[in-house]
Amino acid sequence: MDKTEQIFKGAIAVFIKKGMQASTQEVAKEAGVAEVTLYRRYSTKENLFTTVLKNVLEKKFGSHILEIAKEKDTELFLTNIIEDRLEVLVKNKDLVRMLLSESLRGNLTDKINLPEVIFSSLKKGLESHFHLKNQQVDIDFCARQLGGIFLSYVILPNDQQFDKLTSQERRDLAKKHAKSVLSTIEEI
Amino acid sequence: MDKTEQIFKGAIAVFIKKGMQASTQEVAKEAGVAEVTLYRRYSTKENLFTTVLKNVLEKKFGSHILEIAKEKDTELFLTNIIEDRLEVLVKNKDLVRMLLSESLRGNLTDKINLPEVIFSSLKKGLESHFHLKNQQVDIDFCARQLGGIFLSYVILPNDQQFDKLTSQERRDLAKKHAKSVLSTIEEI
DNA sequence: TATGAGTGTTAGTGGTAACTTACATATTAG
DNA sequence: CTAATATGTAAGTTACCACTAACACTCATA
Repeated sequence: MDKTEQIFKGAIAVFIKKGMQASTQEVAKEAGVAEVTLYRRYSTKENLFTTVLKNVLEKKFGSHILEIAKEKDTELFLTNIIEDRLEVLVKNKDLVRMLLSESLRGNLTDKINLPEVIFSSLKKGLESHFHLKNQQVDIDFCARQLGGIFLSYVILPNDQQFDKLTSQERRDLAKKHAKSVLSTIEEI
Repeated sequence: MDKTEQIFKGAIAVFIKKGMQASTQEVAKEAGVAEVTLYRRYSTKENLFTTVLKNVLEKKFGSHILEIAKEKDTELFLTNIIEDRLEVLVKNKDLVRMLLSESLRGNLTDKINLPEVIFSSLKKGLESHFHLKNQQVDIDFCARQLGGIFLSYVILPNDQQFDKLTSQERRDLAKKHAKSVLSTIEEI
């Protein structure tokens, strides 16, 4: 019965399907709320969009990367992070794709700009990990590699669905990717 | 003075900026042509869009990947392909980003769907290369890695501009990525 | 010269969408 | 019970846009 929750749920559902192109009418209908209520609360569609999305991002994509970064074994650390993020991203694939699409179009604030968010969070994690190990590494290159892996599973055609792998298979996959990333690091 | 060329150039310019959301009015203005001319020639905006984009894709992204695939040394082959495609993609970054955005929204035909096009073309190249070498490799995994690299340079924030690297630096970068991909292959 | 194809101009149609206004109703707090 | 606050309904405003119709103009070719 909480209107706010109703609105958020309806808005997310509609926005995932249509992005910012969705009309406030559709959102109102899906949320079971009068259109004018949306405007009274959020003033503009854009504000509704960013408000809702900021909220969702924190809930669904909040990461404990700095915890994971404490793992001393780099291969293990990479495997964990890949496994963790890949799962979240693929589980929310439609949402992620919508955010990427809007981001590429350039009408997203920094707070909900997924490439921005992912990349900077990865960099922080990597910095933390290698700082602890007192190891000098090209953080940008490394973060880019990881980001590329994630993007590839969200954007490229995907026949052998990641969703349908057993958790062991996922772990193996993550490990394989981790080794690939690792191979560009060890030379120090 | 060729109207067709005028229209194509104007349309591309506008579509790159705004995607399919661009209005036919804008296109007409940019092309220096009456709006109705667009409709007389292409019937619908969608048809104009796909016609123009199909044309551009062939011109700018046409690849000789099967030639490159003849290189026997896998590391060299990978380096060449990465260098080659990365250059094309980054040079046409705005176009690529627009196409990715539209593709993620799901309103693109197969012919101009960039992830589709890139992925299948990569797979063909890899298949050809490893077939020649009589080597069995997980093509999908490998193509995904390559695709991820490309996507990362187009989508992730990019401070140390790829554009501004010397050709030697680019080659080194491509080589580094190639080695990373290679490291997941050699185990056979 | 006449014909036809391609183009421009102008106006218009029908639809949609963001956002507003005015008023009525419901809900809640003091 | 009352007053403030949140909500719904319905109608409207303004702007944009895909697409069409009507008519006049240019120009090449037969």
